[in-house]
Amino acid sequence: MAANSQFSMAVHILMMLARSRDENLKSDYIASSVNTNPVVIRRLLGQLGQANLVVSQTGANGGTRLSRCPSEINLSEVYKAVSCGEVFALHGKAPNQDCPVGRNIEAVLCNLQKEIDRSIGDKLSQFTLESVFEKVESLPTT
Amino acid sequence: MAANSQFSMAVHILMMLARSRDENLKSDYIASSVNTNPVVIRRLLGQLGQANLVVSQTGANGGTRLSRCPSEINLSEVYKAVSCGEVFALHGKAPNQDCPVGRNIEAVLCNLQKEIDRSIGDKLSQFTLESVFEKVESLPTT
DNA sequence: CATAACTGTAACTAGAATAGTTACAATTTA
DNA sequence: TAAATTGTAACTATTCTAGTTACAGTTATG
Repeated sequence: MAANSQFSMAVHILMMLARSRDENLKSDYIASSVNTNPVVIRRLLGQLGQANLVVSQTGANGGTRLSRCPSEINLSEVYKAVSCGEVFALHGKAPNQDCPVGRNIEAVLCNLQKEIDRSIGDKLSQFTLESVFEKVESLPTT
Repeated sequence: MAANSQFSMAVHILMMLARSRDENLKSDYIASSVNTNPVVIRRLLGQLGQANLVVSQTGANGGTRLSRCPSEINLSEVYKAVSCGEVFALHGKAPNQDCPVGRNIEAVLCNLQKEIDRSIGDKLSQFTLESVFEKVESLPTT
């Protein structure tokens, strides 16, 4: 399990919360839908909470709910919240600084990285939780 | 070193080849600029060759050169050639199929994945090797 | 034609990242 | 006070990447 599925799990979690409206959901309950351990869910909810997308309550009868209406949260916010790195990594070791290409390539790639990130953000911001929820609900439930 | 830097290394390699014009470059020489092992370079050249972006010659005085002019290769082709996976991974374990959300979320996420991939491809196709090379060359060489 | 210089590729290692797991302190309801 | 729940630290198993060694196959050239 080295591939990063945090964004997928985060969206799944948020769909569960969108469906439950104002009711608090427990991490155990969400975990049983995502099919993982409740701690994995609580870790993600922590990140989503720091991004002000959800609100959690500790203690008996606690749980988590959306901080806003599903139409007011978009996937770009979710993507940023779970911070799953960049599309591609820069060089692990620094290139040879004595080479004209090696000396400058990192700066160029870094700018490119930022441009692509912007593209992804733009695309993701077109989807609200509400619009994604509609797709999930409208699928032919086999 | 778990982050995937193949795209970065591939672009670095192609910049070296763009700079050398028609002359064959050895994997050893490229490796010394990228600051890695020649085998790592040859593996990447293999993928770039399969995508018809470069041509290699075995044997003494062999090496690799671009298969086309730098203005006729764009970064989208490079990205596809090194196939560095998707922006985000789908669920590792399949979600709970007894849950209305778990049952449908994967299909929705999969479509989303494809849309984002298209966005990245569109953005990357705006950059030719030539245009990237100009940026590398124009940077203030400290 | 023999040799040296290359590429191509298989096999292995080391290190890092993810998700999963256990355990437990802190908080809150009832 | 007891039970339920989150928050979080610590550890493990799995998987990925890059790096490395080794060597077979290919080709130019003296």
